[in-house]
Amino acid sequence: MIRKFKVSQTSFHISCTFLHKKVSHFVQHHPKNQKGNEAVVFSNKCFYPDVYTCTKTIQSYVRNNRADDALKLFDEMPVRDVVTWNTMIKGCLDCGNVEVAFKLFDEMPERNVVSWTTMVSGLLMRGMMDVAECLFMEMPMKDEAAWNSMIHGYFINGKVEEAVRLFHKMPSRSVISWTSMISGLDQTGKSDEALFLFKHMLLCGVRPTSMTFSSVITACANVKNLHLGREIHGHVVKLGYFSDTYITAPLITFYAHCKDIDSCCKVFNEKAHDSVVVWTSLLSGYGLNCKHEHALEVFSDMFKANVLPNQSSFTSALNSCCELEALDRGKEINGAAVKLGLEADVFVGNSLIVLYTTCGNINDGLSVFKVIAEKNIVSWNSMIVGCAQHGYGTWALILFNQMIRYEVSPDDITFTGLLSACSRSGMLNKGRHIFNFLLNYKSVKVKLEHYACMVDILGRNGRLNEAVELVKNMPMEPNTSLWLALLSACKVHSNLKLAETAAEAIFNIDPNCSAAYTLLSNLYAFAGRWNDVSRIRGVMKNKGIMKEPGLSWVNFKGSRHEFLSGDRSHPMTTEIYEKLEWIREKLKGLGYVPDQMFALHDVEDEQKETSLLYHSERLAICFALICSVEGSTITVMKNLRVCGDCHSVIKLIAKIVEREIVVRDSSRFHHFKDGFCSCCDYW
DNA sequence: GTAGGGTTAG
Repeated sequence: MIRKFKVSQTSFHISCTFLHKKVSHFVQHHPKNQKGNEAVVFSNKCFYPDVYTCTKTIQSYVRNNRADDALKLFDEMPVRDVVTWNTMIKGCLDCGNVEVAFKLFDEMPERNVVSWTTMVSGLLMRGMMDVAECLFMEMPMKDEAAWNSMIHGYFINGKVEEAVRLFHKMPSRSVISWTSMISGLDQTGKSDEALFLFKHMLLCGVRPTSMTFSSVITACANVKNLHLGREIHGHVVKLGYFSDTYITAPLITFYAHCKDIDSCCKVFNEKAHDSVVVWTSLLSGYGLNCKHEHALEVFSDMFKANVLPNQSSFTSALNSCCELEALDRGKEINGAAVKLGLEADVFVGNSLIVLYTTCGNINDGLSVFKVIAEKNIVSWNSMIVGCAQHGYGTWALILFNQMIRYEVSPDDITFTGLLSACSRSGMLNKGRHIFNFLLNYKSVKVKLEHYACMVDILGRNGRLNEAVELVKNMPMEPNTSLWLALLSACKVHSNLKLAETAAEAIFNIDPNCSAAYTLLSNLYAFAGRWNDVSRIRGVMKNKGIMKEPGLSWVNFKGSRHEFLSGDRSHPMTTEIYEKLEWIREKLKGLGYVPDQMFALHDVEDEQKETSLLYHSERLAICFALICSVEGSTITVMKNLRVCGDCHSVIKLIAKIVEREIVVRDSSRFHHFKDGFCSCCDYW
């Protein structure tokens, strides 16, 4: 009887009768190796197949994450050669068992250049630069592969200069050395230099391989070099590399970066693809070009083509949902991720946090955050920024304390999130504490936006003099955003003198800053200085500076329903205005009197809307009340900040209809419930 | 026949 056991690419015909006679415990397991073939485990102490077969089995074990079985077989083998030792060392390094790899490397009777290179590469992959460098220095002989390993390792550890130095120092260079350099430079943000080196390589007469072209096309994408990219495209077609997924995917990405979506489709449609990477290239290509509906169509088509999306596909699709504010579709995709076992994936999770928090659903964002198995800095930052957007300052600080306990190092984005959380929650002392912590935290460089946040915190809390002192003493030049934070604070605390100084500083940087003109005009209006109001409006008119019209919208059943102030264009206008009238009566019953200041004096932040009653957000809320399920939370988006009167009215509406109303304005989220708003009237 | 070096989407 002949049974056929396939090991790696080779087929073995083993006589089972023969083996059964000599081996007491024969086949225990049949681990699948990468090729899907079967390997056989021999653990008998009397007989072992030849060294070659055992070595292949060790390799299969390692590829199936069964390092312990690999080590057991290795220990039991009566005879090993240098290849067996090297295979076992590589297996230990791949599984992260550096200690055992070192032990084997020390114990092995005879080392060759492969043993040394295996150790060096493995250590470099694990970021152990110093040890790898020492071993590389100690190598008794170095061939080209050894030099190439070290160059690649320097790049993956961000040591660009060292990689370049070694490349020039190495005795001879092959196309692999050149390709390592090109991809390494590209991946460390030096795509221009990568392309320069590619041209130099051609001048040196080195023939590129498909791998070289793959990296070169990616570099062309990163620098948006349409001319060179097209030229390379022509070459790869002539050379027959076109069906190579390592060529197709970067080509699609290249055309997407160059905003040539037609060419993306053309490349994609050349043949049927079963590569998830190629599909994801197209999906993200549409996203890059703001064609998010198309992106989501590609995501659906993947399933129809029996190509299962992976974490990258989900990340791109969820990003498109976020851009479309398509919460319902995002939830469906979340469900698909759960079905595919990607629920705890950090990349998918991070995208979901951003989606949920951006669409007003902070609690779902937090649920996703909790499920992520290995949270990274992006997870923590996304959650902290999400809390900041919703004004959940205390939560943001709790998360910060947790991340410190988990020994995750905060970065500049963490501190921007924390400071804006303090600002939006009115937490003056906590904000000061965080800012001082940042000033003394050596690992993060303090940026302009951190100062802008601190100016905002101080300004909102009426500490205008302190804010001015901070601006005077900061180590960099303030920008318009920072001055606008101060100007806004001047408006809240009616400090016209300082406002004029801030506005002047803004106009020196940006003479057409619409927001500054509007804020200043509103300040003059509050002070009753109508001549100055007219003067500012005159300047704006002469300069052709337009105020952005107030626009609110509701996403309902996959469509976006937009409303301008006093809008009557929506098909449900009659019902909306009836609802509005119903609310007006109810408000009257509660004794509500409109604050005419908001209507008469153009005091709304950026925009005067003709009548308080018909402000865009009120129309959007009425539409949402009519269309949504009774009792459910409704979410409304607005491009400008909610005006003070609308803010008071929405609090009452939430109480009247006994529902939570979430409003995302240009500043933050407001959660209205039971007559209160989560911003505590501080926004 | 087995071991070490370069490539794609996010």
